[in-house]
Amino acid sequence: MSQEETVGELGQSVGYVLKQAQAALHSAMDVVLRPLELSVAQYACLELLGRSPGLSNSELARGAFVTRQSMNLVLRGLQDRGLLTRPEQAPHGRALPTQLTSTGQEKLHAASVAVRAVERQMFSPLSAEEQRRLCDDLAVCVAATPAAKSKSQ
Amino acid sequence: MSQEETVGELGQSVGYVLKQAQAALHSAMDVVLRPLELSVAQYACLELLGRSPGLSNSELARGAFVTRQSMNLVLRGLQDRGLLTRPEQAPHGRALPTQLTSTGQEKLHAASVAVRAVERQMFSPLSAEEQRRLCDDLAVCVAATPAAKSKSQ
DNA sequence: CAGATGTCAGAAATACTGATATGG
DNA sequence: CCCATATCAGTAGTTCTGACATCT
Repeated sequence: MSQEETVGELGQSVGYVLKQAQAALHSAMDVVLRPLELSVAQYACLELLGRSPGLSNSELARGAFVTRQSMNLVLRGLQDRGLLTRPEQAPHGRALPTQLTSTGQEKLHAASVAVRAVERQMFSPLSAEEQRRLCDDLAVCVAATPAAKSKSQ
Repeated sequence: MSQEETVGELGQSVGYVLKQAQAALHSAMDVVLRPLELSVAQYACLELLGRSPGLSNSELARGAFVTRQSMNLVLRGLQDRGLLTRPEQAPHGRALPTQLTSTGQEKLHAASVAVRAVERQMFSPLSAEEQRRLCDDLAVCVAATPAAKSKSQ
């Protein structure tokens, strides 16, 4: 029974196939990120900061689907490696806006190229239009899902 | 920034939306499984056994996308609760075929009903045909994903 | 006051790594 | 010999839960 085969009639469950696809993507991302000494969570953090500089710990946690505590550890690790900076004092409220360093931007670029290659291959069976439709379908399903308290509370 | 909103232009990434959808499903499942005192991993184990009785630890681990070690702990917990049984001696090779008890089947039925309700609501924006297409699209993408060594090795 | 945030701590579940032993 | 399986052990990363303080 290989990873791609379905078990029983479970392959007909949308939820199961969804988990299967996410697991496959996560594994493939882990393979290409490992040489860069980045975990998937660390990459997600860099990618979020690259697209939205100045995000706080809590915002990054929600965006990466991890807890505040986990993201806090991720941020410390990346900060110790000189990939990002956080102000000592909160300029507004308690949130500490995070910024990528130039080294962090270079690391993000290398990782982003590798991850995009993985996604391109994974979704290559679908046309651009089909990929767009898949994306839209998933988005409306997310909106229809009974909301649970966010992990990053 | 709520859980449903996208960050930067990340909402246009199929991989990100895929993770978002899987996280939403996992959270919603956790909510309805908690009253039954079942984790998502435990439910996955029961569901797999309900559809394919006699699966071994390694087979269950692959089917639930966890490591053999984690599935081993899940099996012990469910076995201690009397939801399943494993033979003392391997009838063939080293694999220990697992079977649900009648209590386990009842627990599975209750959980399965609850999870199906979650999936029905989550995918309700899509027609039956669109759900089938979504399922097929995801399946072909899984097949196209660069294979990584399975976690359950 | 409520709400969001950052932070800390302990317990639990999970993953990763490596190793050993058994059976086909 | 090769491979899959079950199992054990140690380390690490993650989650969960609860708590407290700060700021709007």
